[in-house]
Amino acid sequence: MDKIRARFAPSPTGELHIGGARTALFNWLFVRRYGGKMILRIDDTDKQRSTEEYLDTIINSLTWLGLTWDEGPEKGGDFGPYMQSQRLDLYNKVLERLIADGKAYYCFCTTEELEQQKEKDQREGRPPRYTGLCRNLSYHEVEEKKAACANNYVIRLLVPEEGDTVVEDVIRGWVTFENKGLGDFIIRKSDGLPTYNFASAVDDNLMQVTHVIRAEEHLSNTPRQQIIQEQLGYNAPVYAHVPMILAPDHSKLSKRHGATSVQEYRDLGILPEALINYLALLGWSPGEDREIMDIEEMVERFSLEKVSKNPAIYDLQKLTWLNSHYLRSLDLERIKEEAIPFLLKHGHISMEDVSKKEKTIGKVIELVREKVRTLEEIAEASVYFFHDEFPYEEKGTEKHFRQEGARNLLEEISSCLTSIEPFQAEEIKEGLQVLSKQKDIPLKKINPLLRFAVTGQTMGPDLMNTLEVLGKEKILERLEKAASICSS
RNA sequence: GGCCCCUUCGUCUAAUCGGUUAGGACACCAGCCUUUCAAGCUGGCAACAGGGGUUCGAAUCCCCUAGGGGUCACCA
Repeated sequence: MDKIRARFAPSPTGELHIGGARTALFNWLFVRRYGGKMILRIDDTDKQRSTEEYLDTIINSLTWLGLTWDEGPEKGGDFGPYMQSQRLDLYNKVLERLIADGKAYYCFCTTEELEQQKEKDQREGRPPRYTGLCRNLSYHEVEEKKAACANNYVIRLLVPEEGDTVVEDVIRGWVTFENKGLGDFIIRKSDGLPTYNFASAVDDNLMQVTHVIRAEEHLSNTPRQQIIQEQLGYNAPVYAHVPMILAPDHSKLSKRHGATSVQEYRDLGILPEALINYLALLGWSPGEDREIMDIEEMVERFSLEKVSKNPAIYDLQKLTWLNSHYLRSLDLERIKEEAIPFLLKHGHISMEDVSKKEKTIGKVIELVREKVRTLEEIAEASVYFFHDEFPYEEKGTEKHFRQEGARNLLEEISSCLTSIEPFQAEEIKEGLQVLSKQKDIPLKKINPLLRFAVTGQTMGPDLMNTLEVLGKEKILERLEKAASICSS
């Protein structure tokens, strides 16, 4: 087989959606697996909705996920430019050829006329389809109308009414479409830009794309693209239409279902490793019951044939579970780097603290990451490490502070801790054990109270280490404060 | 509505050519461990959409029905 070339072709009309991210992932894995080239092409033929900001966020998201490309805008390559809006000359040349060959024609029908025709078709039980009103205009008629309509015309492809178009899809096999169901569709819009089907078909050929891996919503459009390629004498690429990602209610994923873009998951404190791993599992099975994989293992195992055919419903809980796994198992340095922005955002630390309190920050993250599932939760769960003012949980207050003898015990603990030196986990543990024995109070009673008094929470990371990180001074202050609450 | 795709636990999925107690993971439940549990360990619950065929034998092959999704744009 020739050198494999696959492309990811987002349109910059929104942020990178998780469905798009998975499509990009599958393209990337495929290319890496078989040693091909990855192309990033920007399908920005929708002049109204495309923006540079969206382009930036898409590129940001891809980069954050680690999905790199060999050719693309900025980066360049032998088949550029990689923005469709910069390829208009190319499309126009192809268009001219099609018209000269009588394979495409100008159409001057107005929206109203088309609307009427459509209604009539529906009334009379015909499928609404363009029937070729402008198909047989003479050269003079075309010139006349062109002059009269101020360039407000489109170009349509003359679609054969007989025969079938067969699409080769790696995931679905051979899919047959009847040509008569297609109609003469538009390939250039009145603003002079090509339509998606046309630009896509032309570019896939010009960029020598061998495999088109994209979402299933494009399957029904594929025969159109293939007919364009046929009319142009191109060979069609191999297709792979990956199943859609649906919301829990089986509908198309939308804003009302919560986070749908990569950027939103990032803001929620999801790690790229977790998102990649989760997305890989959605619609693809690596075999041998593998679940947690790094990207290299995915590359080794990936194949389009093992991509499933049915749509997948995304499940936030599994993503979160994977995230908690990576939170715990990745290098602390890595997690630190990712968590610090969240600590800053929550006002736990300042910019100067990042280097000034680096060691403490590292220790806090190391402790807290064992207990939480997202970077956001690291920040939420570490309030008491960074602030002396923190709320006491309701149920804990009830359970610990309203307890008979609570104040007394807190004072005992306080004096016990005062003498511990050095103030480190091991020593603290021993000290508390001694206290437990002397007073004949089980640690099961001492420790939870102590935790609650100094953190305001009934649960949290390892207590001894928490105490060590907090430091004696703070703890003694907090114990005193807690004791005063008990007495009131 | 026409056309196209799809259908295994609640969810993601596995089950080489038809023969499995239909496997794993998340979630859920229970037990254990522990200074806490939101961690860890162990165990449990839970599925072949329905109906016809073909076959000694069907989740697997064929047909029909139902359900879901996509597409039929001067959006991609």
